Amino acid sequence: MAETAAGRGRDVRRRLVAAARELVPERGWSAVSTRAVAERAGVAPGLVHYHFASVQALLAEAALGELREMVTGVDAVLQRAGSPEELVELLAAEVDRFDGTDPASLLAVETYLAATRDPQLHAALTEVLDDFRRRLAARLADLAVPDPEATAAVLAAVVDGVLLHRALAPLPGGAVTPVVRRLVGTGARR
Amino acid sequence: MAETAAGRGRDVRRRLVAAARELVPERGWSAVSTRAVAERAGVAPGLVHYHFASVQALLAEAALGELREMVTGVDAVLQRAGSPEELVELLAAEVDRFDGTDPASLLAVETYLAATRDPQLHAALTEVLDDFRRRLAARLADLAVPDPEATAAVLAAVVDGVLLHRALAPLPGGAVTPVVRRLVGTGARR
DNA sequence: CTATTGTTTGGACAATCGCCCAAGGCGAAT
DNA sequence: ATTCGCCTTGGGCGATTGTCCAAACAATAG
Repeated sequence: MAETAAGRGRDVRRRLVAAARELVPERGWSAVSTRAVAERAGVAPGLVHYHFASVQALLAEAALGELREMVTGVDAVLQRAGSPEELVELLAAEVDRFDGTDPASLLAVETYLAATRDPQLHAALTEVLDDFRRRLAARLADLAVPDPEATAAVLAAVVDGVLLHRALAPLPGGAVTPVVRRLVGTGARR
Repeated sequence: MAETAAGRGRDVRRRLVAAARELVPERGWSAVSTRAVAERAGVAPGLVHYHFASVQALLAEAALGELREMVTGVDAVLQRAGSPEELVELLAAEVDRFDGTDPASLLAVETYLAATRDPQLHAALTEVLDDFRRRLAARLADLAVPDPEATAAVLAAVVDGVLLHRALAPLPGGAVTPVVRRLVGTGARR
């Protein structure tokens, strides 16, 4: 094991990021403290400000990293769609992996809110969302869905909206898919 | 007027609620402090815990009150719809009154998140959302939209999702309405 | 005028916060 | 063997937190 000092340092840094990803959903962005992250990561409190400029910087790095991973993950799955209907199916299946109260969903929403109070985070998060919209629009265009950009933007909003609402009251079982399928319907009447 | 002690007490209570409604969007739910609310309301710090059992209780009362008002307000507007298309038009116009970074939108999302950490708040907020879904489903049923309950649930999710995303990146101008209109299309192919 | 009731004040309390830093540990290079 | 550089420790700093409370206050009732 490369027991070099720099190597151990990288490991501690990773553990701090992982701890932050757990604690933001649990306690809320602004309630995550230096000492709590350190304890969760199993390291001394002082290490947080050695590896990161501030708690805010740690949370931002942790959250943006996870969200970027989610975007590329979902996009990879959607590549398999051969028709608009199948795309909705695949997207619904992805969304079904979360119930709105899971750490990933909560982390996303917490980051949205934190971004309204932090211009730097806002800019970075906007880029992630734009990336997701672009990828989704590309899939829709491949499948000849009309108005791919606008449909992608609304579809992305539906994903987060559904997660947000499902955390409060479960959506009628399997109700989302058929409704959303109308949204990408190629034969939409105007 | 009516300079009775109880009257002044009610007034202070109202001012505290109003202050809380301003501060939650500004600072985030868990970052609203006893002293900050008191200062914004122009009263002494001790008054918060005289009129409310805890800061949490004050925030919950303030948030739930505003959200309930929003639901009845939107529902009243939607009563005027004479067709599914017009309903989407009216709903879009309502949503356009907010841009996702306004106090009302942020208060809603903040409350969603706070509810995941407070069972009492969760139950109360679930009731508000259920009420909104029921009212919306009733409007849809009036207008002969197929599958009113499921469509209402998705439509409600779209509203919050659009607000959430618009706070980050503006949705292509007027892009939402035509896409969502497909969602309530009466002639949807299955 | 006195008693009662409800409201208000401003500070005390212990706990926690973000951030900082002097001091020590330890492998790598010389 | 000594120096160097990075990582780590644990506690100190002033500021802020939620909650509580003894005392002052005002207005009504007897």
